[in-house]
Amino acid sequence: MRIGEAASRSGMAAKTIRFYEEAGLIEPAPRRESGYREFGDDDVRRLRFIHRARSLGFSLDEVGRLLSLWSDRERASADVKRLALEHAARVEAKMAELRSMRDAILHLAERCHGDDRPECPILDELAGRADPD
Amino acid sequence: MRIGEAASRSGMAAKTIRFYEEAGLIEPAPRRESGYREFGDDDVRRLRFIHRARSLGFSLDEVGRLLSLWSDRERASADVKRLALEHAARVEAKMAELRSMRDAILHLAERCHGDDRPECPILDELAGRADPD
DNA sequence: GCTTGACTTTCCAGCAACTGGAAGGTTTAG
DNA sequence: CTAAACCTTCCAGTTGCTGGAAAGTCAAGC
Repeated sequence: MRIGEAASRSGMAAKTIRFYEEAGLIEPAPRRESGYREFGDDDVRRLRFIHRARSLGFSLDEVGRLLSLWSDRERASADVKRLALEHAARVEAKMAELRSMRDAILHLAERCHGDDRPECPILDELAGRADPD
Repeated sequence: MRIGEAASRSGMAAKTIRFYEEAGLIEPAPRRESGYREFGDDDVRRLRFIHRARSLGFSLDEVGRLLSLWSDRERASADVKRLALEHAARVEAKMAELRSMRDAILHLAERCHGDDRPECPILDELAGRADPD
């Protein structure tokens, strides 16, 4: 099949597939005489794997390592699990960061009247006013 | 003062200040004869404002709008509040996305033995195995 | 046989928000 | 007077794509 079908079957854009090829995440697809890339079912399976891993937030680098592990029959599941747990920890850390941002913003917004007057604790706080809550 | 001091006083790197100038977020600083940028206390205040806004996750674009509002004595606090709440909502949405990623990853990892054997539900799932949990 | 349209190719640019490094000019302390 | 510590500009790289331009390919319809 051509790239368009591989794209729609795997759930990613044709451009993305080319990008992954260029990035070295997947092997360069063989070409027809016309220069068109030719994909098979195994390629689609790999692409779907990548798509799922990406949707879980794994970086391209990590996806590459997951692909290696996937095709390595000698792999230890511990290696996969470690990769997954490390990633989960990073996701968790990012969540905590966002949570504290959100809390700070909402705390500021709560105290802002939000009317047509200019007084605004949000700006005051950003401006560094020492504010005894 | 020169850029290094402005940087350390505002908490950002000198490179970042130059970048903000280039990006149009701040006015180009006046130059000495030597070509060195000259900063004053007001500049540092603005930089600190930017630094705090960035640490709350506002985009450079939003920071620009916050700076405008800050220097606009006619502003309505409602405009500031709306900006803040919209940003908080986006942060919240991102958090939800990360949460579902984390949950999915941990769910997979839980069922992986994580020993030296190759069997791994994480890879199986990424590979698209229909898994009746 | 020819056109039209849907596909494909490559290449280049750009997004966000910096960060690093090279090659050079300036100032200041000792 | 020199060496260190500044500063300058410019260019490249990061992450993960996405958009567009210009051109080639292919199948169907008339």
